[in-house]
Amino acid sequence: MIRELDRRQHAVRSAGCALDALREIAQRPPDAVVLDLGLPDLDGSEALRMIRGISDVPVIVATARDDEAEIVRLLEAGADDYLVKPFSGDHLGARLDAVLRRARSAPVPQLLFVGGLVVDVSRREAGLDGSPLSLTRREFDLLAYLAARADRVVTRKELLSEVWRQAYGDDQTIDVHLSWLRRKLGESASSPRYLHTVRGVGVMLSAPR
Amino acid sequence: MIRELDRRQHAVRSAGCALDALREIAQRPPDAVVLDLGLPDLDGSEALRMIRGISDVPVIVATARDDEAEIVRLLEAGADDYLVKPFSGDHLGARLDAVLRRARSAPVPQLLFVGGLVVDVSRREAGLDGSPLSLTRREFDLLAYLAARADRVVTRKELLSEVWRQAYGDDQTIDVHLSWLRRKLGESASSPRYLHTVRGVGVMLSAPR
DNA sequence: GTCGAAGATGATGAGTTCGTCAGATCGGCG
DNA sequence: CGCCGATCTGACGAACTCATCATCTTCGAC
Repeated sequence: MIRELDRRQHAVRSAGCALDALREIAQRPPDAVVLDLGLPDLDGSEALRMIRGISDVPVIVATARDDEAEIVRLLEAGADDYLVKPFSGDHLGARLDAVLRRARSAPVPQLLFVGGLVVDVSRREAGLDGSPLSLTRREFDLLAYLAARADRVVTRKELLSEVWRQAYGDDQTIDVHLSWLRRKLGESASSPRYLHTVRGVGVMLSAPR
Repeated sequence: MIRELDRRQHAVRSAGCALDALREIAQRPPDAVVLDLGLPDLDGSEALRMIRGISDVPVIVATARDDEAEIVRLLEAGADDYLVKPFSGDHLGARLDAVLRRARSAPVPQLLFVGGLVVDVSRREAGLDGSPLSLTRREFDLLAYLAARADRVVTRKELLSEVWRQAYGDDQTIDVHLSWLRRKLGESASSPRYLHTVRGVGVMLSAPR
């Protein structure tokens, strides 16, 4: 088993009991942990919880079959994957590679700030002055596009092509959605705070002064 | 004007005509371009089009007032911002800063690949074997979540909390959406290609072999 | 094979979303 | 001041989305 991992260029350390492992993880964080259930001193979920308490390191749990409930419990407690014993080193290696690949490509949260506005592009959530905004798909897309170009005038044609993704189309539609967005931002065209009309050119999102 | 930019730590180069500028942009790409309309040799949109032909450099257009139509045309031709003459160095500096800030934080397209599946997280578009999939919000979120964890079993509880964002809730709901997703992926539970049921544990998205 | 639990899927109806229309307003110009 | 085009916004109906219900199928233990 360990030989297979060596072959895959992994340096391997092992610990005989959970407490040794925890100390090791805390002091010299590994890239991943393979947690064999049935340790002498702690039960699996206990050990996992303690690992999660000190580290976000990927954990693969090795378990005996007929343990469905236990597997589910561990996955929900934060395990990254599991293997049913007995398993081959090949198998373990493949799972490790997958887990490490995922760990490396951790999602980068993309946040946009404009004054008191926060737009979380990845979660598709937006907030104003700390309280969440309930936006429809179009409204969110519109706001996100404008927020990404804060302080820059955006034309209706540009919105139509970039947000609506269509070359043809009616500017009126945009006007309506702008109006709806304004309402949710707690403002109106006559007294704008964020969403400013630039007559003859387009609209611009900018922080209130 | 140039003094103001110096003060802001910008190195400034200038060119008297469009062709000089183009040569300069091609040979030593600047961080941003300020394009003054009314050049001796080319009209503004012509010059902008040529710049865009060789570079994605941010361009700020300097224009005379009463030029609404021209401004719109230039923005749509790819200008990043505009300034109406006469303008202060302060103004120009602020716009430059904004444009450069945007250029630095260019959106990173986040694509997930699983076999013939492509999930574009930022655009919320997905495709299978080259043709686009028409997914609802939930379906997309579900697929994106699974694709980000390809080859790993995901429990219903995890989906409920991470995709549906609720702690309570009915597993049945997930089953229904999984079924809908399968249909759009052109498969069924009895002959899965991507979306595999792991009885008693959850589901797993993985490339067909 | 039988049985119970887990999972799959068709149907349904409430709620949401969105493009269009129509009338009201606004801004600039003479 | 009066006009005109640009913009705003309320109303509406068609289409879409989704949780729930009901029924059927599959799986695995015995």
